[in-house]
Amino acid sequence: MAGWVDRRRDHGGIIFFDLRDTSGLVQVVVDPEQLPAARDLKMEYTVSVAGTVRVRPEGTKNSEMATGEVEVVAGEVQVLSSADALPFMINDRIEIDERIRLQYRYLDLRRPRMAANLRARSSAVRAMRQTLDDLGFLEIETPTLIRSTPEGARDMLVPSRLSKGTFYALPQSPQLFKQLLMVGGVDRYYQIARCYRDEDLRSDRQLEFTQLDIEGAFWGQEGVLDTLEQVIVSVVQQARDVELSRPFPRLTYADSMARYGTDKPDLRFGMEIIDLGEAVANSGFRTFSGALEAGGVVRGINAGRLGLSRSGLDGLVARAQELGAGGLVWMVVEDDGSLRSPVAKFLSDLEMSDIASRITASPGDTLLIAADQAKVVGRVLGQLRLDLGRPRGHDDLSFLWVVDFPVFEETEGGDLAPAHHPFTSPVSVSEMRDNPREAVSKAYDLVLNGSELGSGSVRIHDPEVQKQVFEVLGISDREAESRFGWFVKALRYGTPPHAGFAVGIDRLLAILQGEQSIRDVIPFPKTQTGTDPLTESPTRVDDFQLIELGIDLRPDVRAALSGEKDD
RNA sequence: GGGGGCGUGGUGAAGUCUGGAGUUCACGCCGGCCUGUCAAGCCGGAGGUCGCGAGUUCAAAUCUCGUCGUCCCCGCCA
Repeated sequence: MAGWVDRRRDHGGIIFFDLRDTSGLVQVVVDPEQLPAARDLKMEYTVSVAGTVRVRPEGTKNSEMATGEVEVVAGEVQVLSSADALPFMINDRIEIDERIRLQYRYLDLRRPRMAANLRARSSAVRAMRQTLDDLGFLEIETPTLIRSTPEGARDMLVPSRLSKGTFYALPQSPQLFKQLLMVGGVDRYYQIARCYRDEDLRSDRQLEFTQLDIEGAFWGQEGVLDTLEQVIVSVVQQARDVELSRPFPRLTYADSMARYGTDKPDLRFGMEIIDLGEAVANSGFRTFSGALEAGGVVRGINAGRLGLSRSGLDGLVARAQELGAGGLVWMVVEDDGSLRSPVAKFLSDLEMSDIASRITASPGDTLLIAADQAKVVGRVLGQLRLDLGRPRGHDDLSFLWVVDFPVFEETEGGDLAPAHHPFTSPVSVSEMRDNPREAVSKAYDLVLNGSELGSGSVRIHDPEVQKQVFEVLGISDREAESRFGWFVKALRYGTPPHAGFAVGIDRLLAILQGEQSIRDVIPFPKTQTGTDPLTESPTRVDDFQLIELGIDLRPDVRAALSGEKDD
């Protein structure tokens, strides 16, 4: 056997050490009289051991250890390589500063938790490939040096040496290429695709990330969702040994926003948002009636038995205000069913009992009610719902589809902005044109435990429709021609109706592995400032490299850099 | 672009609020003892520019300002 020395227990006359390899640990027993070199073994030396496996003597078995029934009596131990004193210990017992972990990622990856994440990721991807291969999909690669199409996220740019002054972009997704594959007669495509978006990082966002990208021709939403469900079921079977039931639940976007205040609801718990408008429509309490008259809503959640003190309740009000609400009304249900609240005196008995019955209040429950524009109320109650009800880890898995996304989203300023990419098929072009705020597109998201795992849509396959969509999205003919002319042209040569999806593999694995950050399921991630402490990228490059590319740094950038130490 | 948390021997923490000698704990490291441990145990030892720079003060890990790094979040992510 060969592996790493995990821990050593030297008793003088007898030495034990745990030998670790990718499959786990086993205890090795050494008689130092026979093998004096064993006295010099230290943590993380790599060694090979020849010896006899035997059942441990009675009374020395270790039930905590998978291999605790047996041990290896070493006949020979050979040191394959030694190891310096470690910057941190290879175990899961303490949380080491993440910068140090990344700086010594090769050691961090030896920790059982990280090693398990790597293995889980590998088997998840294998399950994806297996399922899609069985369904007749082709795995096809698309280029990573592509044309920049300044839409959506910021592109990562790569300067061209052969055409100085011009740039490739790294793909934000294989979107247009997979659609070209459909035109090209590939009717079932998938790819484990690396994607790049030059935006600020978060615990669930990296500059580069990996998607399971799929697309199919002569099918629509139902075909896509059915296929994706089979893939997810298979991955979860692998990762959790759990058989998910199908089909996954579905919510429309409108329902999701109304009931959960978000387009990615966490359905592991209830605490739904309930509309109370009818209960307080004619209320003398101006906060409620005024909001309704202004076209807003009055909605609430039953947060259950919080048992909060007055200051705890005030904390919720402060939290609501921080989220943009003017205020928050709390009510606590007394044993006799009456409501205790600072605003009780403004509400009639009928109004209060109506509220209590609509929100199905029981004694001890805390009710939280907000009155404002629907968007604000949704955001505030949706977030309070998560604050108060969200389970800690990810022991349960709650997948769902959110369907019927709108074509446009309203920005904070009240403007309309496209909710998806401009190749998404609207349900009706005329509806999109005439009633843009209500128009629905054939777009859908996959949500797991309150996280958006991915999205997809039925694509536009008619070049005329595509033209009209550009127009409605405010992209002029000339602009559309120069940016996407090459693509729209392709649609003119007999394009099959097609639809697809992309699943964020990093996010899926993070949740399946119970990790807070996707960095823990990515072997070599970047820090929040986009740097890699191990290789110290990104770095400056030699001037001649820039010259070769026809690039000069801006004077202000150069000045800022010369203030730093040269590399 | 903005808000917040953190930064103390190699690692993890306590000390910071309320200034008074680099003080403490666990792991690791070095040396010694030890034949059934498994986070082995016991004895001894080394190891720190309290991220960095200014300021306040008789005195700063501790207070103030700036700065760097990192994490979380808002913006951003079609």
